[in-house]
Amino acid sequence: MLTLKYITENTDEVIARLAKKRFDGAAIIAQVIELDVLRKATQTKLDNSLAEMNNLSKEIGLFFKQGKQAEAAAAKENTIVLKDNIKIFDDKLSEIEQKLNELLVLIPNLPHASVPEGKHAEDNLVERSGGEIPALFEDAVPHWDLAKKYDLIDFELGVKISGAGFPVYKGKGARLQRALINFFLDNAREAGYLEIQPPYVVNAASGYGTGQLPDKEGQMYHCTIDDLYLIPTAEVPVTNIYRDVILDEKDLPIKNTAYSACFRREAGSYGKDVRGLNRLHQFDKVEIVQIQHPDKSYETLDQMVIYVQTLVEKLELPWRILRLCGGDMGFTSALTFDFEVYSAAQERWLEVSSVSNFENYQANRLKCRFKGADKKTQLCHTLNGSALALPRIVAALLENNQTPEGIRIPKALIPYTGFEMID
RNA sequence: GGAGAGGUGCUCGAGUGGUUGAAGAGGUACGCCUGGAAAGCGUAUAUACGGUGUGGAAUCGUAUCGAGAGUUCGAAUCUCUUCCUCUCCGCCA
Repeated sequence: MLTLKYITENTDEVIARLAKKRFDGAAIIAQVIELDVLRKATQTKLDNSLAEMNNLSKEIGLFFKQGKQAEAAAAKENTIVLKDNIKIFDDKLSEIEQKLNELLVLIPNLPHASVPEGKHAEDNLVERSGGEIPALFEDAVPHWDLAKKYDLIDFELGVKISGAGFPVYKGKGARLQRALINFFLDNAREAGYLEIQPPYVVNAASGYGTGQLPDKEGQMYHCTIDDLYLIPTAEVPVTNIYRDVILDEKDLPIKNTAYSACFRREAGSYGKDVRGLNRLHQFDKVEIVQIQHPDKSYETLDQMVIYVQTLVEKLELPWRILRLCGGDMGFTSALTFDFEVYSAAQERWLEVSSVSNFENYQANRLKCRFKGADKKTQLCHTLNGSALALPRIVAALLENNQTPEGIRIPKALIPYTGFEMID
């Protein structure tokens, strides 16, 4: 969430910038500021009462020590009213703080100055692109047909076992998955990321820390018996490693990578673009996460984008990078670049990665701070990106590399798959 | 799942109702000492919010001894709830 301090000190600027995200913040921010004034006044009253109480208690203790029972009893009388006041102020303060928090959580992150204006995905800017869109032979088919033809992925079997959106990978299909995961993890390690194996279920505090809760409550699978959530991305457990942590400035940037299965309910997105691997309830992804000094986070964002670019290039896929517009960006992000690869048989671009700088928005919730040489603690900046999400990469790989003789595996991947063709 | 023990600051570790934000030790930082280093000596070493205030100096107040609630004039210390850790038993990959 945004820091209270920033909102109160830059009110007009905040409202203006939120407009780019198509968020009308005027009313809610007015409420926040009003509550903040009330909060300060209430805390001052509470603190004064508590201080008085502490003094009285010390006095009473002294009276008892000196055997002055009468004086002690008299002083006790004075605490009665004070005690009532403390209770009133304390309750009021808690109530104000809770309300304030409820409001702050509703305000999205501020978009970076470079975020383009716009409402929809069509307004995103193509930053740059590369690779070649292949010319397919006449009988080329989409990946779901290829998956069937070569017995790589069984969607119907997944329906039987679990439901729609839970495919079963088989044979070279399964091996291709494993190869991609290892390929991505090895590349990340070589780029300086520490490999992490996180839990796949998290508690509510973690969901809250990275912003999935309460905003996207319905998008996560929830195990109600234990009140745990299946992770929608490794970002959640990995970033929460640094919840309530004060890092040493020397340790920045923190670079972590993790493979995980990802679980998403995708409520409300049935019907469109869900064919084959395009949208699943369970999928595999390798994530990269960085925690960085505020002065360096945009430099880091660029490096992460370039890193992801090297991956799609090694996989010989036609790619493009989009700078997301204000209306299409995520709630918690300040600047996001999406990666898309072209899926030649479907003849459409598929999103395979999203790389974002959250600035201190997540860190403020997480209480992830660092302390530098000046002994001051301040919030870190957090960044993350997919590197990469598997299903759509697989879709594009299958479709783009199909030949009448079989499906060609890109050179960089062959050491990982152990085979050159799917036939 | 059954029985017991415990959760204190960066770490270890005292502390069972009254200046305890918290002894002591270690670690770390700075200073002194030294040709340099070690040892030794000295000093410092949490976070959040609020008040006064300046160049984001400083200073005062409040809270925090796993978390939440309670008893009391007063709780790290007593009671309850809850989470977690450890030991033993059972069960299982």
